Amino acid sequence: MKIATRVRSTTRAPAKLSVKGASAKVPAIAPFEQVKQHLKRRLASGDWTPGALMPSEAELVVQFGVSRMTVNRALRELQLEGLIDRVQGVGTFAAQLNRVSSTLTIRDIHEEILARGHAHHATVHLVKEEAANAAAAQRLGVAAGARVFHTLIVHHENGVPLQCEDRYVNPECAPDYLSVDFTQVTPTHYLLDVAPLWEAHFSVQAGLPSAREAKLLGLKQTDPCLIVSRRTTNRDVPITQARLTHPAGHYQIEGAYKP
Amino acid sequence: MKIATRVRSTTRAPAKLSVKGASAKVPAIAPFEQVKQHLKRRLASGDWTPGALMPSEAELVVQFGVSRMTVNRALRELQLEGLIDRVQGVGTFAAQLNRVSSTLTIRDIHEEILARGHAHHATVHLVKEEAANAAAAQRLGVAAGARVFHTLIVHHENGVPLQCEDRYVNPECAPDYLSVDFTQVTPTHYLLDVAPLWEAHFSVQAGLPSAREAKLLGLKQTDPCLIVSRRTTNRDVPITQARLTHPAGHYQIEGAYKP
DNA sequence: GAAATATACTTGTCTAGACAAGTAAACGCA
DNA sequence: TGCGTTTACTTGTCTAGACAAGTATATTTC
Repeated sequence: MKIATRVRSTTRAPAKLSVKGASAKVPAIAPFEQVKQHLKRRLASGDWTPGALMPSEAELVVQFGVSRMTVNRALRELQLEGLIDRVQGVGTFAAQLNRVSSTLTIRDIHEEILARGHAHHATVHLVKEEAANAAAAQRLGVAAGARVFHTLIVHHENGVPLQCEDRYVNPECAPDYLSVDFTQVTPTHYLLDVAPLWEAHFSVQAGLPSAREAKLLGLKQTDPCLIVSRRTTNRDVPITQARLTHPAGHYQIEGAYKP
Repeated sequence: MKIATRVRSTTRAPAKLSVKGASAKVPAIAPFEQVKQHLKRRLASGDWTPGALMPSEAELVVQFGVSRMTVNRALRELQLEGLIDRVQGVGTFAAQLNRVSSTLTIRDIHEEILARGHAHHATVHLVKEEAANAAAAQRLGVAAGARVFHTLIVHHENGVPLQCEDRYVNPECAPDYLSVDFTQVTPTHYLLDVAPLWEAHFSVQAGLPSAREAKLLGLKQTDPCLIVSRRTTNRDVPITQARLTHPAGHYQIEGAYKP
């Protein structure tokens, strides 16, 4: 019976609609969270300048009347967030906040446009198998001249060209790639279904579009673009490499850092 | 004696030179780390498709012969990394890996150039107090027409212009800002010392330089640039707002995602 | 005085058990 | 049939104690 119970759902994710704050119930934040928030507050108000020695676990145990494991969890999480440095045998120190780091999320363009409440449609301009040139072969980790898949798709937001997606795919990872209808499903979405994504490298730069990109995006070749290069791999096996070209002004990457 | 001992160093960070891997000593990775790595491996090889039900804590306790707290820590950290979803009362599920998220770190330009082994120098083109125009006032959260500090500095890497930094500063947070020698210390570095940074918002886009920026960077006004806008605040008090303009090809933002 | 040792602290980790709270299926009853 | 209740499972959290290992200071020994 136990096994049967746990087999019930093996494919779908759970609903995420659980409303946290109950109506008339006090939230009663957890002790480890109280310790965290207290230390965060004092860090934000500059009570400890960067590098300063902070209270030890034992001191916090006394101060808050909780067990050491509870204090330890609070400190460990603050360390993960980069707010403090800890050294075994020495102590806990306020971190140098000399780097502004932020979690940057690159989303599937289809979902991104829909999340803005806009309409997305894609036009397919190239779907073929071809011999990889030297540069593409190196980025995909295959021999020069090996057969690779190549697609060129333009994504529109409310009818306006937003992104030109020039993509090479390793046939080993997605043998049926060329038979997908890319007006219905984005390459990113399809590849995530087929190959478990594991690592991604990206670089963002400004530049000018190629002649073909300019034509597809309705730009002059002198109009600046934001160009994102992305390479994804799974355990050192390259899956795909893409050059995503966006007209300036129509696309920007945003982020925030908040501890 | 105890107090005296802990007072010994209140300003400097600890040395970070501790060499981890001892010579003839087996590393002996911690049990919670073993559980984490095992689950990561199986996730990477697709043993659980996104949304699939994963083993419960109790099952992992039996499988690894460790206590539940140890398993719990491993799962909690995987959840923080976004690799799994957990629902109280239901179970643990493989996460939808449909977003490639990466920690983007914005560093002080001085340190960034030095880290590349290159020489940095800055030329100062504007250091003044002025009445904020409407746009700047709004971004700095002060009344339109209020006095704000304004600097315009160009940063060079090995003598080549790399970044034009057009910055407004809230005088409340850094009253002595105008008297700093910005050929010696970057505004970012100075502001981090003066005001504890707490939140930062940024946006990255491609665009064309203004006439003045083009002149300072040695560009034509038609040359594309990568433009970073950054606003930092501490507990909703705006500290500074900067527009950082980089010539295309000389600057790019890079990142990687790896669980 | 210099080198080896003892000591007092620190963080890092694990354990065995406990209780709370959320979920879903099985059960019992009208 | 339909609606509560029970039961079995899940994750979330805390405790009190334990040992290991790293570091700095004080002490002893040569």
